[in-house]
Amino acid sequence: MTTVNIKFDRSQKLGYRCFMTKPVQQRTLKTRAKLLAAARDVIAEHGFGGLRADQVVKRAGVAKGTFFAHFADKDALLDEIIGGQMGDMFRDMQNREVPKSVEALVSELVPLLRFMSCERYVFDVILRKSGAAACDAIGPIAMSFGQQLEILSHWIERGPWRTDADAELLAEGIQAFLLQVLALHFCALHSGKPMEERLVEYLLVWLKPVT
Amino acid sequence: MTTVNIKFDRSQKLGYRCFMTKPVQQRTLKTRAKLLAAARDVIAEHGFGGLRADQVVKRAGVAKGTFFAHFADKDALLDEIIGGQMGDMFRDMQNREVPKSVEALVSELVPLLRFMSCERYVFDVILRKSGAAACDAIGPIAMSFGQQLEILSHWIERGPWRTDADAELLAEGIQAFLLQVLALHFCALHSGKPMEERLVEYLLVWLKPVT
DNA sequence: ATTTGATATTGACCGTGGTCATTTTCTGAC
DNA sequence: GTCAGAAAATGACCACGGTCAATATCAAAT
Repeated sequence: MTTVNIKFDRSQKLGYRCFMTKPVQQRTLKTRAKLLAAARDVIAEHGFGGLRADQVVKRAGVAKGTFFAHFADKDALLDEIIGGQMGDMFRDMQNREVPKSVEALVSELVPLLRFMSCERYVFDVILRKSGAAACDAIGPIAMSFGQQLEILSHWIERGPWRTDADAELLAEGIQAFLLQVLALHFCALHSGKPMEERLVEYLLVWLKPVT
Repeated sequence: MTTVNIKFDRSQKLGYRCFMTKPVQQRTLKTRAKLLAAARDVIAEHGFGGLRADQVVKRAGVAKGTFFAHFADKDALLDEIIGGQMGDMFRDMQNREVPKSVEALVSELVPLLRFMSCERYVFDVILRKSGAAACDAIGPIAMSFGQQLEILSHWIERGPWRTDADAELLAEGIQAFLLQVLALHFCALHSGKPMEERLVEYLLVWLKPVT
């Protein structure tokens, strides 16, 4: 007789709360908020890579166990925070007008590139969670990548690009090149050329209209 | 007054041993071999993700500290083992004849795809180390990616592909799509379509000759 | 054979992420 | 108010990766 551990991540329960309103004590919301705030403080001081669960709970004034009752693990907390920021960026992108050249497209992506490369550790977390995610439940980062895909597809559909491939496929390609460029950025060998420049090179070839 | 910790990873010293032959005791080589053998055993039993440093040293009959005198950290050991296997595969690839179609190209890459997706954890390590690597010193996995790049460039140069872009750039693109396909493979959302099929789709568009 | 300085090994120890049985707090029914 | 059951919070505890001062071993010089 074996027992199976099923983890209930409260954040998930909250996210997918259905209309049959089960009791969510506002105590829970408060604690959660305290944890997130504390985490943001710690990150501001020590960077994402310097985040320690101990520090967070101390700052939030709760016990260690409480942290892990709210977030499945440290990654889940970071997913929330990083995914949140990326989500904001994509929301901004939606309000921009459709870029008509590769250079314009890339310059729209610059803030994102900056953020994703602000720390090696951040990039690692994103890689782990973005599509490549363990995705037992789809997290904020993966969600935001979905958003991004939609935006890019939308842009592709009404731009001067090649038409011999689905917009969605082309959009997926852009994401692939984005990650590639970031990876090379962190690589000792290739760190000469700036990311934007390299991304432009890839996309010129990828999106070039077939004449 | 601050002190700086400089780590001497013996593997590195051995790898880059210059002609001024400094003393390498064969004791060292033996211990290193024992550790690698033990690690391979443990992996065979528990998988890459189930590898525990304690198990390895116990099996190798050495102390914990010895492990970390030979490998900077657990990742470095995995880098060695995984990178070794990938290097073998690339050596095989070099002896194949140049593929003339996307389907042929992809089918050459199938063993690699299989290996890289054998465990989520393996893929994570590869991502962390491949170009995206912290690369203070370039490790076996990163090296093997360099190898792969050369092979792909070589193939591209003498295949029926588009000629409006450098072979190397196209090769880099193939690597990007390879990782993308693997990432999607591990994603809950997209795990329907097999990797090879999706890779073919990407590469048809990426390599298509511009007419 | 002995000394000496470099190299390799050891294992007690630490930091940190994560667990879980227990306790506290909440809420709704009476 | 109070009681019962559920939800939330607690903190001692564990697992595991990694460190480092101390020790043992080696090899070259005398």
